[in-house]
Amino acid sequence: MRRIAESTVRRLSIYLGFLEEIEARGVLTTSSDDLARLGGTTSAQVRKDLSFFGSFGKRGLGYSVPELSSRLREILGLERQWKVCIIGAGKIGAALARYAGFAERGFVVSGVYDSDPKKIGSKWGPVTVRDAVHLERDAAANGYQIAVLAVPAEEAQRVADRIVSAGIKAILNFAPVQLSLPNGVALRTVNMAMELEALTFALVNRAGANLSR
Amino acid sequence: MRRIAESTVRRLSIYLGFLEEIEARGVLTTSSDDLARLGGTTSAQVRKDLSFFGSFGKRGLGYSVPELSSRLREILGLERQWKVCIIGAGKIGAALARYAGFAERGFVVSGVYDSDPKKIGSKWGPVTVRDAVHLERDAAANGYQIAVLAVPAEEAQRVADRIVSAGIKAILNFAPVQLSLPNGVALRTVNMAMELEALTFALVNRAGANLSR
DNA sequence: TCTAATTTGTGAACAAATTCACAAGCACTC
DNA sequence: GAGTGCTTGTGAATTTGTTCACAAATTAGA
Repeated sequence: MRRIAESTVRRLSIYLGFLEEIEARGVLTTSSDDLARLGGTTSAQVRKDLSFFGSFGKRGLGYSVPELSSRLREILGLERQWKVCIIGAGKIGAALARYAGFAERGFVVSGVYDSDPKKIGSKWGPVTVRDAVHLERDAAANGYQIAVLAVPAEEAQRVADRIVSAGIKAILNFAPVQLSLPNGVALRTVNMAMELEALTFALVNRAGANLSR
Repeated sequence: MRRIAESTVRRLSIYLGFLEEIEARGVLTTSSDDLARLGGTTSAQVRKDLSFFGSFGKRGLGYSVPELSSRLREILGLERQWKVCIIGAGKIGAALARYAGFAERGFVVSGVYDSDPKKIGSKWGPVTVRDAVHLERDAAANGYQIAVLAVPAEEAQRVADRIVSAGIKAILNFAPVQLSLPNGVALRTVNMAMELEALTFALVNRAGANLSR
């Protein structure tokens, strides 16, 4: 399969969000034009994005909402459950662990780790915060597929290395550092400072343009 | 000035991060090659990125670390303080409000709002959570320049409209919705679901490539 | 002062992503 | 079953972003 652009994947997520919304309202068909309007892009872009994966619509008619949303879930890998562990039981970890939209999409938080003795043992909903020394052993036993890295910047690379050697192949990183990982491990970094700097850049330089993605 | 690509702005943030790090360690000069290695890009990319804003280096020598970091701070609009208000006093709001890196970079959280009576009045460090009905009046009085939107998805668009009509020109949105804003208001959206979906897509489809940005 | 070793800045070549534009397919009507 | 009105799917054109490659600066050493 041809390499899919990151921007395409991002848009697929957006389309799926709308499809689920209108599906819940009972809408049965939609068009590339609808999806474009709601997602802030163009209808040609929507069709091109979808065309990388097949042809899901009917000419003259549009797309079946249940079918397209199911296909998108499949493409994005959401037809199954994913076991997530959170490393770093601070505020960000807490916000994520109790984020409902998480479970809705099939992400099951099945482990939380920290190395602070004050936090170890506390209950977070159904899971108990465990000592980070158990990470490797638990990863093997529980089969975590995604690790959320929410530790201080100084520890991030060291913990990331442990995550990788524990065999986990996807990391969502909240530490404000550029992690270096071996090929074959998927990484996404969410960096608040960077987001704010994009805003201040916009405020200062192009006093204006809407720089939504 | 020519329109600057979003990817360029993102990389400038990354370069600045490294410059501040090595500046703190007393390093005085660096090269496009150093910055590239640390930032996971190429030296040509670094030089091209910088070239949009001027020429800051010396041929044969490289860049002065203090000078370049100062120029980047200027370009990114970090040479001044920014007044930030947080709307939604939940976990995400809390995590942001006490994030130290925030203040370091000149972002001053000077207001927190919620509409839940149980939260209104509680102290968050130096600020007190206020009733969201006061947002517009306070925005005029305090001059907030950036709003962090951390409310549930259902309320996000409505609150965003109020932020805009209060005259705030930049929004950092954590609600998992595609906001529609008038031109001239800068928007960045951080969407956990989307990040996770990019990871699951990578796990399912190209079992492997490192999709770090 | 000349030569060698660096490293920047940038036009030109290349690659990637987006938009255009239109043929092809489908539903509905007459 | 021919005509009309829509909407998809997709090559081609265009635009945007990245990489190449090299002249121009600069330092250091002889």
